[in-house]
Amino acid sequence: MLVSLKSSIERTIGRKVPDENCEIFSNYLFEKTFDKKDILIEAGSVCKYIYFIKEGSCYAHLEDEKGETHAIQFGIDGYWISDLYSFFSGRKGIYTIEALEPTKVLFLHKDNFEKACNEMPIFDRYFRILIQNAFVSLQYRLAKTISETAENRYTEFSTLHPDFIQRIPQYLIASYLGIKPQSLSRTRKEITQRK
Amino acid sequence: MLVSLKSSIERTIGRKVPDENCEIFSNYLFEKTFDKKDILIEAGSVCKYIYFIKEGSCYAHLEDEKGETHAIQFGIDGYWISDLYSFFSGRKGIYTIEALEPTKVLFLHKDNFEKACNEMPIFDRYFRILIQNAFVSLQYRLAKTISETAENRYTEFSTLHPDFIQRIPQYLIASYLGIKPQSLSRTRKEITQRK
DNA sequence: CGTCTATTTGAATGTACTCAAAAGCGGTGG
DNA sequence: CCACCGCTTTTGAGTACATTCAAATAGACG
Repeated sequence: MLVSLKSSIERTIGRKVPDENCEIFSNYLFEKTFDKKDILIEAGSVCKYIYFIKEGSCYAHLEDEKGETHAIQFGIDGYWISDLYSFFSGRKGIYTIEALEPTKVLFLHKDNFEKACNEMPIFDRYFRILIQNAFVSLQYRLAKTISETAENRYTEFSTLHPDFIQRIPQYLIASYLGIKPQSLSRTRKEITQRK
Repeated sequence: MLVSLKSSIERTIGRKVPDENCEIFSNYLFEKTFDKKDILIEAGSVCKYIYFIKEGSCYAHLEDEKGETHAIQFGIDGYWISDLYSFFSGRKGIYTIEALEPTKVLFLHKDNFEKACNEMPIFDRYFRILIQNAFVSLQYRLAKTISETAENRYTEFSTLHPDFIQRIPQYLIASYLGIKPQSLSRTRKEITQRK
């Protein structure tokens, strides 16, 4: 199994994964390569896969009535990304996921996801904890979004995710923070001028 | 077992719960009564319980550096509420949960939560789906928070949760939406004047 | 009825937005 | 290798929306 995936599992569940489980799980995963700007998941279609990013990066975004898009989540190598609303509910998705760089993923079909969870409790536990963690950090992010200024949100984001700052264009970070690129530019100027 | 809890489980997992599972799970739950304004969970302490609200309502909030509080989540009878960050991580909590009305809850200790999940796959599944759903709606709420105006967020909130509008003071709804009570008052005036 | 809390209203301020344009940067083809 | 093109970031000026501070009104509860 892919080293980064194995270490994600072991880090998450806090112990080693038996080789036979790795073996079986590996057989459920298939590889796919995307170019920059390719669409992994399209809003409006049912999302049947979750993607583990092996190399590269991508982001989930949402289009509003005015036709503006809003970045909801970023994913880089070592992370899973998907439209979990659609994946879990089986309804049409609302998020589009797009590659930011040339990206290699391992994708897991919903059927195999369920098989893995039913056959091997270790994967049940893995995905459960992953989503628990995702919930907790999302709640924290929402709390900050409603309580902090854009400047503080940017500062926190850049200390929490310095790697994202390097690889993700600024206008998408602005979108993720809920502000316009022009505003983020001004905010950044403010910050550097104060130093 | 409490009817509203049993129906929550059956609605969530999509099938009946065997009586013996109900029996065991019921033994893990204990009842507690709170008055209005009582604190169920205090920020700064480790949260060892999740609470199923039998009667009444409560809300989770967060205090920022300026000493202002922000409503993060509401819970009414039939819903679970907790500081999941603290509950899952075992670290000190950041949210305070307070009763909005005289409230009766069933509380489940973390040890019993884990026992239930380990002994009975049906509860594993129940809590897993609960948190999946919570994640999905939280992500949607965040998407709306960064992409919509305060007015649209209020309108959507009031159509999505008409019951909350009835029972929860307006200044807390404002806080939940990320605006000040004065602003929500003006926004509401705007809306009614347009009709 | 009186007190406490919540909601509404007013006026001035501030923060982020819009529209618009210039500057910067990266990749491509001549 | 450099000129050009497209895309991102920055800057400017005016505007819109939410905030602050302050006070008045309305409601809830003993």
